[in-house]
Amino acid sequence: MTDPEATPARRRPPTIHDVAREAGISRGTVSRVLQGGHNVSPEALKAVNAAIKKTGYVVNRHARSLVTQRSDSVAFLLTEPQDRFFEDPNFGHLLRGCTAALAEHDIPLLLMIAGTEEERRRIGRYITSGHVDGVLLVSSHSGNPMVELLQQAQMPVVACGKPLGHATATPYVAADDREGARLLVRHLVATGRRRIATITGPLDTPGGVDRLSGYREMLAEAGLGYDPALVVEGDYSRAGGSAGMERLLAQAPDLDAVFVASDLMADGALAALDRAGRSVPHDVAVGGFDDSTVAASARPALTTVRQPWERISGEMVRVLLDLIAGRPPASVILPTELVRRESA
Amino acid sequence: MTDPEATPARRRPPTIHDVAREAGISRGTVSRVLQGGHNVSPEALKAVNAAIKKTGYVVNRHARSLVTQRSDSVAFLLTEPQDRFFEDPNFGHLLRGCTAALAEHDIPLLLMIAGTEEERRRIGRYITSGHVDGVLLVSSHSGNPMVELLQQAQMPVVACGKPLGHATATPYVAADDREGARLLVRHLVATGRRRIATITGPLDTPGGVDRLSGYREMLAEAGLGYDPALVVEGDYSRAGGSAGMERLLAQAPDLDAVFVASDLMADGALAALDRAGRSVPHDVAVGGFDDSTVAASARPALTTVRQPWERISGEMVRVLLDLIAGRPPASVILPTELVRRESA
DNA sequence: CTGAAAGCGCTTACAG
DNA sequence: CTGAAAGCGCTTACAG
Repeated sequence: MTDPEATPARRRPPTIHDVAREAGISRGTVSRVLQGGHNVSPEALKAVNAAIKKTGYVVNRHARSLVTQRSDSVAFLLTEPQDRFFEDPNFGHLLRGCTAALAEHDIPLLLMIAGTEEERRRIGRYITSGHVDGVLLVSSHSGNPMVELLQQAQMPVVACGKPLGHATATPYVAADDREGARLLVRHLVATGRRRIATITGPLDTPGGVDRLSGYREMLAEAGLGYDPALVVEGDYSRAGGSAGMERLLAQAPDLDAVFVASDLMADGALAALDRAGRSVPHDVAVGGFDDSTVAASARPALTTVRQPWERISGEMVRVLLDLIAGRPPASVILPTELVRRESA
Repeated sequence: MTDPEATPARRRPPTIHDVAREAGISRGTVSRVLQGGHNVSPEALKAVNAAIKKTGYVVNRHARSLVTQRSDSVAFLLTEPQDRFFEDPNFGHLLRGCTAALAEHDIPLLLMIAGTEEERRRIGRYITSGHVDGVLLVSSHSGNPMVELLQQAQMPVVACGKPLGHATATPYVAADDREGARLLVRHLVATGRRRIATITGPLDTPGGVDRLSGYREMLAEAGLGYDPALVVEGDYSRAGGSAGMERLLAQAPDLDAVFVASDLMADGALAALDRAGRSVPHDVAVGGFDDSTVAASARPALTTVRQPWERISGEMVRVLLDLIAGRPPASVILPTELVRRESA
């Protein structure tokens, strides 16, 4: 692709050889210093460090990877329907968190978005042929074809959220969805609500399933019966939240609260409630999930359940690096927290 | 980092050598096929392609990069204040578009987020030492320290939006902000509005500056005077839109329209208008900018100016690849389009 | 603790 | 059109 004639002459960066010469020492020893300085005399170490600084040396990762057979890079693989990615601030948090956590280990993040079949194929080939050491998988929907592929290739993988419907377990990191839902619904009950509805997430995602169980459990514990008319399935989008709320209002006009499985949907529900002339929280209390940026800016501001995105992304990276290093897999569940604002 | 004892034995992928043996031909010829098949006999080409398929060969990019001195990868560098990144769907579109456009060239995208000084330093070192061939820069605020660094290192760079305040020009791709603003304001004028306010973007961003000029120009052309009380500066956030609208309402209670420089801010403005008891579009018409996902879901749905994100990202990639290939730089301005919905 | 040397998997003049 | 060979910049046993 490069046309050597036209390319501006960028000077070649210094190599380990330049450093060795500068330090008056062999290249092997320079490399040893780079690897952590074991088995290197203090004087040699000093000389090398000085030479590195003087020459401005930075390791050539391609050369290193070629011999170590490691890429020292990680893929962030997104297989969600793309529109959610644009709308949902959670993805931004996750991406930001993972990038930052990886940066601390000097590991670049390769972003891969598998929307089409063609993309899936290409990405599969790329990942399984050793170009990355592991993958951070963001795809909560069950039946994802990539998961199997990655497993077969024995790729280190950690998922965000428990992957559903896969026999062999992929390690994952997730907030405690069920407990979070219980927290929110308990709050609704405690503030006197009795006809508590819910707009769930998609029921082929763990957030959809587990938040619904938390809701049902807490209702049962509170001695409130389970009424199917109070439950509709959403899709995590704002529009889906609006539509879900309208359906609920039609099915169960006497509802006095809704637990909505995401803030974005809750924001949509707020709009629907507003159009229906129901005041929040007076007529109906609304609870969300995520504590994303929309929660604070919604009118009224949303009472919600906080997902600890920073910790989630940090743990994802930690678990993945462990896996890459050959340590045994682990999944981690992080606690959530009720955030009280105005809507409930 | 890797502990060889514990790592599951992943089989080494086939190399060019395996392909050569399988095809009964030298490694040099295999490589030539990989480079496009020039100077290769039809039979050799066939044999190699068959051998590649049979062995499942995929090129080792590290080895290739080591000799070509190209990384065949590109950085997507974000230097915006991070909160905007989470909230603003535009970033998602841009990221998605760039990833897809690069994927067609088999070029992975490295995501880098320069929030802190420390991150900037690390990223600067990483980028300028040849680990990427070029950078897609997303940072509209002026006075960005990374820009200079990249220029000094002679890194191919293309910015999203015209970089402000840099002597030497960085090629960029942007929507026609001024014309877009004119389109929207003309529409407001045409529908009979006379006291047209604006909430601008930050005035150290091109979108802030240029959309404001478009607004002023069109007002002048319509013979409506310029009234400073009708102008407030925003920050592209939803909360900023709300606050801006409140200020406007206080400064100029008789306003009958607002042109808001982003959909997200417009959504915030809508909320403020609602709280103030002004109906939209009856009492005040509201126009946004972006045509992002919030525009369609806002209540009422926003009349806005469409930014062609798909084209923007496609052009950014095209221009960057041209630059990398040593072709001369170019900046491109893409037309915008008025999208009429309910708010104006 | 250190140096010399092999080798990671490719590309690319260079001969032929 | 093709093969043999050098070399990209590193790491890592292997001797010493």
